[in-house]
Amino acid sequence: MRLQNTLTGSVEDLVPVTPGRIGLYVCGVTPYDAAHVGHAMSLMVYDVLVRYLRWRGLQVTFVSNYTDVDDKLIDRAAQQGRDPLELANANIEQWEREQQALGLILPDVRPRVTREIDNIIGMIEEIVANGLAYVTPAGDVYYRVRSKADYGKLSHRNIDDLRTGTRFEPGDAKEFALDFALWKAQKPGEPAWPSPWGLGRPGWHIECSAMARRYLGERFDIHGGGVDLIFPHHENEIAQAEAAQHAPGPTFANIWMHNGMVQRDGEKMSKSLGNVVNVAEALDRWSPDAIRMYVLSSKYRQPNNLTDEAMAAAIAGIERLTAALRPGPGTAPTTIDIAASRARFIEVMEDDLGTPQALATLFDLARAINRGRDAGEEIGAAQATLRELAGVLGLTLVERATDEAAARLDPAPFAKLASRLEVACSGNDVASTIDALVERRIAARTEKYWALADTIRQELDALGVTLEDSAAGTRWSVKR
RNA sequence: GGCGCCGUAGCCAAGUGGCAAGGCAGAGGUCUGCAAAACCUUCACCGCGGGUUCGAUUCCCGCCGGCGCCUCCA
Repeated sequence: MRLQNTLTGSVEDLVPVTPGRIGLYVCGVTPYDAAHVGHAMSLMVYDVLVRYLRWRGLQVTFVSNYTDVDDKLIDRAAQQGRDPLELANANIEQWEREQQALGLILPDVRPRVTREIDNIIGMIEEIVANGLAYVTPAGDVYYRVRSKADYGKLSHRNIDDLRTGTRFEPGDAKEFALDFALWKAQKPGEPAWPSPWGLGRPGWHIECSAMARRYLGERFDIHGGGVDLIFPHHENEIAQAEAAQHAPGPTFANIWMHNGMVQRDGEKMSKSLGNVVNVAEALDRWSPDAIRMYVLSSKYRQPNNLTDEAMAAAIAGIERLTAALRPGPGTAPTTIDIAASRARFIEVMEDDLGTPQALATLFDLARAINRGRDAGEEIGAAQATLRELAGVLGLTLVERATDEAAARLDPAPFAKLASRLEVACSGNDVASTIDALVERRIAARTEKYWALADTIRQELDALGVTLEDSAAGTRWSVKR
């Protein structure tokens, strides 16, 4: 497989450090608030990567952290009069429930800063011992950015090009404005842990370096995250990891993978802009498959503009793929080239996770299946392949449960319709009411009483229920 | 100001130095008692201006427009 490496700027072969195994580290969230669609998209990209690699037979260790001690978290907790760690726990629990609802694979290891303090302190000590960090009288520890000439190699910038004068406030204790905290001395009221430098807590970037090294080793395969993390977060992670390095040679992640941002109305979705869509809201409006279809329909590195139109297209696309899995009675030998679909799917996925093209192969296969069904061919094997490949992308392609969808409709108009047509109504059970109406219509059709049959169809359609007649009977579904 | 990304049909979105995937929407047709679904057909010369080339949407330069990072951020 080839992946674009931010570090080198080129697409490179993924050559496992340990044959047959892949270590993947992805920066997780700072749980000071509910997760939003951007977080979901990010994790979904790596979820697909993991699914694909495992499908190809590699043993993947997927690590993603929670930064559960941080300035923002402390501020937010203070505003709400809560304990910061309790706030973090609550948000993590919610986010993990949402990850499962979204069909995301939970990372194998989900370390938290607050449970890794010793590990982090150990790494800071190594950096200090190597002379690449310094301790201030107040008990802060700073990484000395100027101590390594190649600082900036990931984000491809020079220290001197950064707008340090206008944007950074050089602290009194810092030697240089860009130096960043490895350890922050405790301020009143803040959570703190004992360390060789006194009470305090880890700085923002060190946790990822320490946890990645602990769970994946000093050198591992892939480090992922949003493009907004390239600088300074990932740049600093590299600096720290190399500053604490034991063995000579290349260190830390071989490939740096970065996903684009989800945008809303053409702008980055972020809390400061007030344009976020929370995961909870998204799940309320759209199915996990539709959200995934939307995310995977563009290249992972590109920004993805979340619009109602885009989601409508994603929903329709999912329905198309799902419908292709409906059984066909045919028995004639099929001409569908399953092997070609599979090969094409692998080819595009191997090429830097080409999910848009992978989806195209799924749609092509779906068309072939539908054509085969119409031609009376045996399509079971092709459908199994479609299901399998969709599964590699994390798509479930399950028919929406009609009862569940119906339960979200207002029962009143259905009861009214049933009463008008003198059909027994089951009170608030919309699904049963629809079933009864459909039964009445089937009877009407049998009698060739088309006027009533059409009335029932049209009235239900107006209420958001679509009927489909076929040899197998009448199926109904709730429009989205 | 520095670094980087993007500009492809009504919308979303891939892609390649040699007649531009896929999805949604639209149009016509087949099927259907009528529909729906499905199938068939149809729908772009790739922001603008130069250059390189036998040939550029694809490479180079400039311009215009949009976005991201440089501060917390998936």
